[in-house]
Amino acid sequence: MNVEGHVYVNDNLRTLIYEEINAYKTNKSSTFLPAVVQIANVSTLPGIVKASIALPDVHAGYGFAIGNVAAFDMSNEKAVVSPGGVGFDINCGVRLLRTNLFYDDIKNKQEELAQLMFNHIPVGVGSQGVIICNQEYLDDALCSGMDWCVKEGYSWVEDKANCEDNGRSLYADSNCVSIRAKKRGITQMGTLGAGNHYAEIQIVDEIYDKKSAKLMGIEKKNQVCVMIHSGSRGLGHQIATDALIDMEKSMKKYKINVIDKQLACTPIHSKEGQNYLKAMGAACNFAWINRSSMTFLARQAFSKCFNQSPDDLDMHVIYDVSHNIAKIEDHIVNGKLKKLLVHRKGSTRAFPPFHPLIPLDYQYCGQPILIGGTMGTYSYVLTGTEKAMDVSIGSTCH
DNA sequence: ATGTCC
Repeated sequence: MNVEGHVYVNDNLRTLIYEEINAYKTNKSSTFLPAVVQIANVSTLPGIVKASIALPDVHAGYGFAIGNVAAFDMSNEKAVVSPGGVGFDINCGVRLLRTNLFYDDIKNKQEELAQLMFNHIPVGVGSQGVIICNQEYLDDALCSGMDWCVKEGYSWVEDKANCEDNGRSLYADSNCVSIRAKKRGITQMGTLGAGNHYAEIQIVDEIYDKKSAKLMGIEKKNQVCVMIHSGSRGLGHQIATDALIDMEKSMKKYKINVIDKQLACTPIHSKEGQNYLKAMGAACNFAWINRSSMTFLARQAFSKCFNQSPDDLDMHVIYDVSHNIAKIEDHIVNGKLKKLLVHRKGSTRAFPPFHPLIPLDYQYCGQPILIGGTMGTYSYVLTGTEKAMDVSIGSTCH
């Protein structure tokens, strides 16, 4: 190990991760190594600084554990970037919209509202979108992120201000995205996907910080919000797949040995590393466009249900934050300001998600301020695997 | 997570 592994868990979670290790000892045919072993393996990668960090949602994933945060020193020419540290669903993230409605306003219209959401937002594996997009449009979109959405009239200008990186990756270059990835993405703009992805109508259950809540337009309990959890669909998946194949080759070229084949990586400053970051940036832009497109569709659904404009319903974006991304950031490491490539895979992050003066170990912990410990109380859930009318009570965690 | 294998 080049650095320590830091694991943030409570007693219950610690029991779970020990159980995972014991289960692996009796059955080693599992696709993934136990999460704690993955945390340790990541600590052996070239150029890692400070620690391989596991946040409370830690569980086994491809190469890196989900919940793993790992930062690499940009001034170290051997420091690496690894697609496994970002994940297959590049820039998967959550977005919260507010409304000026309260539970009493929707309690007799819940089925109608859920059905309207379901009718507007395509869901499921292989689902295709209604947002008009051709090849030329797609290249522009992949380079421009939410600026493209504003230009096309899908986003409000102010949406960008409440979105991580203003909804636009500086690394994006559509020339680094394969034809195949573009082909998969071109029909999927404004689609939810499957698995743990959802578009959910939520009721504010408790306000923990009145001042912050007021700033975000949340005034009192029972206010109606919409949360959208989705990512870069087939486009991001293909970019990750392409990069893993490319890096398997580049590891021979740069003579990099890794402890686990799933930790395929390449020097950040290599041609292959730069190509991945540019393609990853394009996938990030696609995911922001995707969530923005579904914001557009959710606004339409609400507008139809209540016969008011989305503006009259005050349907602003409160925040949009990624949990599958690698970014170049300035951080203080052992008292010195350093430029780092930070891999974040999984983990709900605090809002605002990043501040250079907050130690690396702490700034990724915590839930969004408004939501507290759970992410939905009386919510209608729309996912690719659930029916439109399923009601989720309690926490919907990702 | 994913046209759940090109």
